[in-house]
Amino acid sequence: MNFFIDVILPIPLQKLYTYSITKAESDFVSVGTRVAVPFGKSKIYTAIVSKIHHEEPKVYVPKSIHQILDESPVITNQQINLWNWISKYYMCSLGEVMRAALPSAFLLESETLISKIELEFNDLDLSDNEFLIYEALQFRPKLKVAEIAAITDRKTVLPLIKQLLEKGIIEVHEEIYEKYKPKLVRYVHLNAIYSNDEKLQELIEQLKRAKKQQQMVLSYFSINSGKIKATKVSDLIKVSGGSSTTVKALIDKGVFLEDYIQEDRVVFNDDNRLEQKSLNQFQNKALEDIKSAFKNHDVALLHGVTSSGKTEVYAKLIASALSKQKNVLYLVPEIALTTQLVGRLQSYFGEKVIVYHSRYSLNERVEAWYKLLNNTSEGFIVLGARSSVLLPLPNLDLIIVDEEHEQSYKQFDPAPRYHARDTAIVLAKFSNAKILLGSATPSLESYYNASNKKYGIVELNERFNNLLLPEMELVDIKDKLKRKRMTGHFSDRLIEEIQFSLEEKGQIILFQNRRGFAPIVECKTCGHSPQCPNCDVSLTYHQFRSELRCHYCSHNIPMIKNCDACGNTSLDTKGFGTEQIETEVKLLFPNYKVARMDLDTTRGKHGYKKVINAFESGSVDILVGTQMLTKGLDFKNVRLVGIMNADTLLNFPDFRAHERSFQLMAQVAGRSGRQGSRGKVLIQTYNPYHKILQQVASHDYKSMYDEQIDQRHNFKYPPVYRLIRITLRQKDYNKVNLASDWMAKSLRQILGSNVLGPEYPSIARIRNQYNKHILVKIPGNQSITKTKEAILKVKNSFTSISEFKSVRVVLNVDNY
DNA sequence: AGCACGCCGACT
DNA sequence: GTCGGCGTGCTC
Repeated sequence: MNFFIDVILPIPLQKLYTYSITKAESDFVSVGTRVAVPFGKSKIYTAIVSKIHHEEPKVYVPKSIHQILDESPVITNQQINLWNWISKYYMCSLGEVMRAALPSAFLLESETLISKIELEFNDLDLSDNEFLIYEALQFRPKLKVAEIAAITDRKTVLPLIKQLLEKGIIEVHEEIYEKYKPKLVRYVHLNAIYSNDEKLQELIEQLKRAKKQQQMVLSYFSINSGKIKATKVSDLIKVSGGSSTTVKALIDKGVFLEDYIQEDRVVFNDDNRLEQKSLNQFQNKALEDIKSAFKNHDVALLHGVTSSGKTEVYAKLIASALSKQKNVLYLVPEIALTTQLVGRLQSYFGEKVIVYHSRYSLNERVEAWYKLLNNTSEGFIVLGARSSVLLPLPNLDLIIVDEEHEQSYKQFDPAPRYHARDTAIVLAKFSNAKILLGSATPSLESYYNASNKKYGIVELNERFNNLLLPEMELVDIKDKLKRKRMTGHFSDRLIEEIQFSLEEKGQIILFQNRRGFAPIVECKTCGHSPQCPNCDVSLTYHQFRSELRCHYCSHNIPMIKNCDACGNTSLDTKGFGTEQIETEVKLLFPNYKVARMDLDTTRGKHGYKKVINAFESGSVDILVGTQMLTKGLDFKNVRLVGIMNADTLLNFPDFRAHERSFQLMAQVAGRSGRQGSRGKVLIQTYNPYHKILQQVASHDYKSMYDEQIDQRHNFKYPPVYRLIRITLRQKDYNKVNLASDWMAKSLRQILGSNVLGPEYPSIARIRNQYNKHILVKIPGNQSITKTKEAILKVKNSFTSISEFKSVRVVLNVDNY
């Protein structure tokens, strides 16, 4: 009988591919193991086995696999189920999900290597480029394709290689690299013949003329308190004061025996375990409410005001899951910003905490993966951002989605465009686990589901330690401008409050949302501002490198001295970002330490930590920052929060702008306040009577919710309606128009008036590609699956029109 | 996603 | 003529 496997390849292909395997191989593969398979003319890819069967394909002869990469599956069945769900729901290929899910060290790819064949031939038969390659091979036996391109200074080298291959001068083969390398640490242990005291004395006597070596043997015993144990070479060197030569000498003499032991890169030091804090009466009530909500619902929403101590409630739930030896998944919006949380959880749960990071190295991620895959008997708590829902999580008991309203849970750019919160809900269902969504400012969709009794809901309205909600003040900057009471972007009220807080030794946070409002250079004479040549945006000014930069394509030029259009030197920067606020504060308060926290200042693995630590330790008085500040940070001594300009948030062109503004402002406001004194929040705005600002100022989530939900009903937006956004992209302006009109028309024939557009997005051209959006709204009573099927059908007939073949179609389900 | 193949314009 | 630029189609 013949054996075949269907595999998932990590590339956007619409279906599975079938390979043949031998009987012997069939004993080793199972669903979820990785296999290396040849694909196309020369590539070898890592694929995941998704089905093993005997049905021989009729229309083609399947290739055989290259090799089996795992002894046992690295993907659980449950993961494959979840991948299938993601691929169906978010309308993307399984390969795209696979790519997002697997640590890249799992995805090995082949590289073509060229080597020469030894034989006599006439040099004259070679062209110049061919001779160059031949010559290079005299010195180096193996060359990569890219190296050949460099040697010959040509872009396309494959035809050249083909010619040489035909002439029989070279041969090629594919090399696969295993990217994951276990960390091996060098250990030594004492040869067992010295285990009796007599022999040992003899040895030490023997070594009396080699003082370093003698000392090392003695140190070996002091480290291991007299026992023979594997000991780290690095420790031995440190304690004995010897060197690696000493170790080598001892190994050569047969005194020490060498071992390499695999070690986890991420090691937790178990020294400062803390007892969990006990809960106050409100937290206890919330905990009980959550437990009873879980009796009737799989999903519960914890709506707890900022600083109400939600984390401590989570910790109790986690502890109870761990006591059952089950796993917990704890999702956070941005892991790099939650060092505080990591620390707290580790102090409670020690080495049971697994942190999964996009900033972790490839190897660290593989280690976390294996740890979860292999340990089914003890419970772990996995703390991670979006992509950690894709980890192997056997025996899952509980999922916590912290700050569930955060938009960073939704992946936008490469497919799969999944929402981690929603995916987690499905994962919980697949695993029979419970899931708790937590937020001080829940997303409308979650609160809506809770109001409709789809989710259980638990309210926690008291701040911890009876901390009062901060006092809110709206400052009318239109009025201040008129009365000339503004200094730069600072109103007199804000300056007063900053001054006051500084005198009281309190810290200050200044919030400026830079999104869509970066500093733009404008000529005062003619009004011209430099544009990006590839995108429809103005270039933004970056003071720290004195250059103009495009945020979409990274195009950059040095800062100009004269206006491009009129040559005048009267250039001015318009709009303001964190950088400018920082400069202004420094001028206003020269005697205080100011720091800035945004994408520019927090690059690198420990970028955030530095800024956060500096602020926490009190060495920074004023922190200027963007949205990053709102994400789960917990500072003890913030007295004042200033929101520099609320209007840029409110006027953002998006149906969720108001909801988001409320969430953002309520969250930053929540950073203010410390034990014993009430915090203060100052919001500068041109429009202090705006409903949202009033609701923020009165901490009134409920009325914001009611009003926004009303609008969503009226304007047919989520959560009342569902959305799917279709983006068409092409470099030819006319073609995009034609194509999008065709598509919108076809969609309307099936879905009627719930198809909106096509419309240009606010930035129509990015990287020289024109974009157009079509929005499909799905009413509550319409089948989502059927709608998606219809869209796919239209998309298929679209792609079969030769004129439209080159138009890229991007589907984004729940594009909010 | 790669990569080949084929067609076309721009140069030594 | 050759090189490099795309557009198109295929990969078990």
